[in-house]
Amino acid sequence: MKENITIKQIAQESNVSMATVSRYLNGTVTVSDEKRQQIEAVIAKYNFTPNTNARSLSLGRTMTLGIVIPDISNPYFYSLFLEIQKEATLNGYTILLYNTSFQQNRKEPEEEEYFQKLIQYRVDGVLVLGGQIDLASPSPSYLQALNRLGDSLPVVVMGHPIPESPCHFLDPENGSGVTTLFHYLYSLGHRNIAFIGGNAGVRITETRLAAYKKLLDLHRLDSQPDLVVLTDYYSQDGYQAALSLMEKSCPFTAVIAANDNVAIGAIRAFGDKGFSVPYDISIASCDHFSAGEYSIPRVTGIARDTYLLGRLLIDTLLQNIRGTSEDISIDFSSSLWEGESCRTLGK
Amino acid sequence: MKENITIKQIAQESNVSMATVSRYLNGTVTVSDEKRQQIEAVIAKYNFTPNTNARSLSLGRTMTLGIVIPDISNPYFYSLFLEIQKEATLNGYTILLYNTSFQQNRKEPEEEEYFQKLIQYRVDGVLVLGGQIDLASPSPSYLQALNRLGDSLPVVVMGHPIPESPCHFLDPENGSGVTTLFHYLYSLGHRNIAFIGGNAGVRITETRLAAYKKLLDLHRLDSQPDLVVLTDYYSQDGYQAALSLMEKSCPFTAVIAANDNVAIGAIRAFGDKGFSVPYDISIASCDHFSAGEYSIPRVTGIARDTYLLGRLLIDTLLQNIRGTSEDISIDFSSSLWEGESCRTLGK
DNA sequence: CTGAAAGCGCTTACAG
DNA sequence: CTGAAAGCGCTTACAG
Repeated sequence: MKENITIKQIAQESNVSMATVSRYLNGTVTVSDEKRQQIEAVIAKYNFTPNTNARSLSLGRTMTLGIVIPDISNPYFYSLFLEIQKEATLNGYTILLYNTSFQQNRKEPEEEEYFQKLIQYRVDGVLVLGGQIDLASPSPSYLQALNRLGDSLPVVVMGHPIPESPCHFLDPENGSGVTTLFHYLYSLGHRNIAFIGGNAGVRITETRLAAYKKLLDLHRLDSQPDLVVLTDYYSQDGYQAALSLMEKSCPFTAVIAANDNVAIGAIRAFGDKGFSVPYDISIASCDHFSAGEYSIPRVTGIARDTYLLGRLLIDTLLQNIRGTSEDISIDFSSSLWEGESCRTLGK
Repeated sequence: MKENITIKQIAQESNVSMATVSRYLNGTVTVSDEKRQQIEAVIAKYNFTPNTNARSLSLGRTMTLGIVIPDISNPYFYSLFLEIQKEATLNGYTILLYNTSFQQNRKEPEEEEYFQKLIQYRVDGVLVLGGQIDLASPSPSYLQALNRLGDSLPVVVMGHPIPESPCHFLDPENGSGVTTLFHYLYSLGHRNIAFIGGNAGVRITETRLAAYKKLLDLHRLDSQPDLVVLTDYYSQDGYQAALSLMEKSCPFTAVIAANDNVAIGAIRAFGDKGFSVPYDISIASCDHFSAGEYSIPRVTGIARDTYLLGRLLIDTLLQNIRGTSEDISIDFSSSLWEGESCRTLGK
């Protein structure tokens, strides 16, 4: 392991001052040809790489961005992440990533610890993509930690705004997905519609559930508690939820799933019990992923433009860092992606 | 945005020296009760958070680890990542993540730039998970950059060893997967077996292809160039590859796919053309993901223990950092996960 | 147990 | 265009 050379040694060996080497490296001021060549020679000789740490210390910025994300393995989050990382890199930033594996039912002080770490690392800005902020009621200690973070750094949070917080909020939550799906299934003749996936206590789940119940009400349909099974967001959860629906003896012909993973798991479970989608049961998803385009059947669901959302998030953060923040809120119109998982009832 | 207080100001306001504050913070030496209380009060008052940057500079280590990864959205890589991040966090490290979106056919100096950045950031160690190292012949400039990285920092590379490199290598490559799958399909009576997915020029693809051809040879079967379609690793690639197989008029009854995503895409394409898996065509995957457990049909494939591999990678890196490196190579035995995508021919 | 001081490796007014 | 020097915010021998 070769020791790293410092600017000081470069300066000595090329007979110039540290200041000149620094200026050469940063290109802030023109350096005379003669000195430049000497410096370049010595840098090449030792393969010198300046220490960003020291630079950050004297400059007061680190050119790093912190991202706190619940689950990088979730398609929704990694598509956001990929776009964010791309833009960040283009702007010269490096990303400190904290994957919190946040789960509703597990007590994790992790997020709060990570917020603290990000302050310690003096990142230039932070993006909080979901996590405890998604709960209907985040804990006081979490809110305090988040506010403290926002007090110290530019912070953009993807989630429901907290009043009086120093953070900036972008809320992509879209309860209307359920409305679209419900209308769609209703128009196909379905009247017994189940709802699966999504954790209780999570804001978006509560919003969707409220929409679901309201729609039942408006259509003068009975609300059947047995047709609602809340779980997590993965295929295995959809699988379990579907099994659970079948165990209860409440009839249904259609299912609204929290996302494509849940839908795919449910389809698999129905299949295992001898029911076919869409012939026996129709299913639609609140959150369309690319996985749903290759499944059998393809899953009909609400498609959101995650890339644009990711770009909006990082742009907003960069603007905050530069102090040119403008609070724009644009509408992320979602659209229905029609697969093959729904059919007209009785046809 | 509140300005960050420094140790110096804490020291002044609590009537002790900076040294004492520092010692209190690090718990290196016991500080008298009296002074401790004063310090604690002032720290609480200002919500002081020490600057890791300055700390790193004087300590000579940053408690950060760099990870260079081709595609975090790939299940193989994110399961590695999740395990690595978990262990890293437990050991107090924060991760700088560079997702290179590495693609074989796109010229990207990105990886080399990232190596350079990691040196600049003086991370304590680097994990390189695939990328250009996976090519059958990585470019000279890449190898030079990688060696330079290894010269400056402890580096663990997941990939085929480069002779005389200062980096440490862990090679999980397992060409035997193809052998297992081939034997399996052969034993079910299949004789016309296609091979799809995986980029040409990528080492593991070449290895698998070589194994595939050797097995054809050993079984005295004709090698049909039309039955080999190399593409990328995603569902859309499997879809295209399957379409391409069907267009050619070379008969086949079974397909070996590079991974579950490719297999799922292929199953979808066969379905779209009226062929059913496994009734008309059997398909098996070299790399089993959890997605293959919920697809219709479930995909039979080679399961690898990604979590253990991730743990081995991070453990090896941490040992290198601590200077207690021992070059263990353990065998990652893989096993056949039996889904429903293969059946006995003609039965 | 505690303080004064030097040092980590850069940057940047200030003066020439 | 260039240099000497102070400063960024911490840590840690050294001396008490």
